[in-house]
Amino acid sequence: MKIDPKSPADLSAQIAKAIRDAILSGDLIVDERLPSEAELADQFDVSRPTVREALKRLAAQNLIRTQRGAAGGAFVRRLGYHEARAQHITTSTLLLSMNAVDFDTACEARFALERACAPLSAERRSADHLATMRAEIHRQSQPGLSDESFCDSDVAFHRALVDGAENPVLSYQLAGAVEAMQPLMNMITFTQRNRDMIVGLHTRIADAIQARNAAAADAALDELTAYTLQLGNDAMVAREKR
Amino acid sequence: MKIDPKSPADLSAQIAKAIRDAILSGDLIVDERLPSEAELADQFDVSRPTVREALKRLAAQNLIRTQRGAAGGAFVRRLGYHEARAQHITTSTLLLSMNAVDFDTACEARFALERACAPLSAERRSADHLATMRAEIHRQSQPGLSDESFCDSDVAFHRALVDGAENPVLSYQLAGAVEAMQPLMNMITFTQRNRDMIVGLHTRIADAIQARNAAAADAALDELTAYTLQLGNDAMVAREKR
DNA sequence: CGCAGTTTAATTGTCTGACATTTTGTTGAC
DNA sequence: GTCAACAAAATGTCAGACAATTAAACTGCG
Repeated sequence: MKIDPKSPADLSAQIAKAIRDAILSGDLIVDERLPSEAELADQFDVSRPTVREALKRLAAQNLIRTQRGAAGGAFVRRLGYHEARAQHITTSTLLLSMNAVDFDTACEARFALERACAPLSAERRSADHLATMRAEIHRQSQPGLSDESFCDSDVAFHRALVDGAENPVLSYQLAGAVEAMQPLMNMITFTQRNRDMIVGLHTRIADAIQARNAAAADAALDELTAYTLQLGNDAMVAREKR
Repeated sequence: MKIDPKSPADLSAQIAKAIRDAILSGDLIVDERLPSEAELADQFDVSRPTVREALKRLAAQNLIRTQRGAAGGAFVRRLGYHEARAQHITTSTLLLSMNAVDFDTACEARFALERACAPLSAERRSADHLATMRAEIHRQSQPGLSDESFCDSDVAFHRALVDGAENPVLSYQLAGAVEAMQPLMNMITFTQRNRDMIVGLHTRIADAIQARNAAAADAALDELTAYTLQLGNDAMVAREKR
């Protein structure tokens, strides 16, 4: 762990970077204990509050966890799929909402990636994944469902489709594209006719996955892509008219 | 912005969460100025260092930026593609390295996603993207190139391929899959024969993209996937023998 | 009245020192 | 030998102060 020169300001950022680099480069192993705040303050020649701010930065990135008490301190944290996924979704959602990404771009990205999963999912899906897909289709068919709940179910359906590929890296990467779309999808008002159409396409996808027919799944996803794009554009037009 | 109960500990985390939620929910707009640290300390009924730790957490997530001086303070930050990309790559790299993801899984995910981009890239690629791809192929062909530089160039080539789809959301999502693979790829020793083979496949991909031939690009990527998987498995076997 | 230079005030960055809280380890009594 | 009380170590929090920086207000001169 190295020092920092008398560069102008933001000592805490420099210290955080030094420690982060040590973790990234493997100098610090998972579950390894960092020196105490007092020791770090001594090493970097700064005060304890400054060290603390640096540690909080790292804690915010899920790189360390802290524990109070005698044998306490800061420990390098194992970044699990769950936390990484949550972080990825948060970042993706913010990115989309803060940059006024148009519906077409986000939609295109989402379905392009999903179609990459479909063949793998058709090959490997378990009965569990299939059951989840069927259950969500059933939920989507229920009358009186709010638009928001319909979107929730839509996301759950597609998550099951992606998870069916049994590749955690793929699930992690896709989470950002699928879940971050939800706020955009929530701007759409789904008529009963829209819902019937989507449920029909979902059923075709589930059937194809069940039959391990990658080509059929791809075709249904292609239609769903086009239909979703159309719905999004209709919503945009209606929005501008208002 | 609401208060926090007398819950036991980690006031700074609670405050950070409160402010983060305010940003996520849209209560705080981009470039809006937060109250000063002293005011926040007053509102939340904590001391200024505690507020500062909370703000550092948010700064680490690129949610705010701080500025010194009279009209200074903390401002809600627009999350740009560049920062989001960097964050995503860091998280993905850590996720792979800390969870001992096997080469096959990561490789499968990467190429599945890349193949999703290829058709779009074939359709939309600019002369610039094509020139970058050709330049990287040329770099990869040079003798005496270190394995590390070869990998660098490989990543640059694939980045150009993905960027060719002209979809920033896609580029962002793919960055995690492509760049995070680099540490794994760096464990492979590339013989001259390996490199010739890869350069050949890259050339086929570039040719297909130039000709706007999606099917040919897909076929070449398919071969590259298989070849990369084989190289990775060979490296694993060699590693275990040692 | 207008503009340039200076002053001033607000705000973050950092330090010092202290106390509270929590957990662990040790020691002493039985 | 076992258990309980105490001491130690570490983080969490607070209070007050000073330094650094920057924008705005003010002042003086033309």
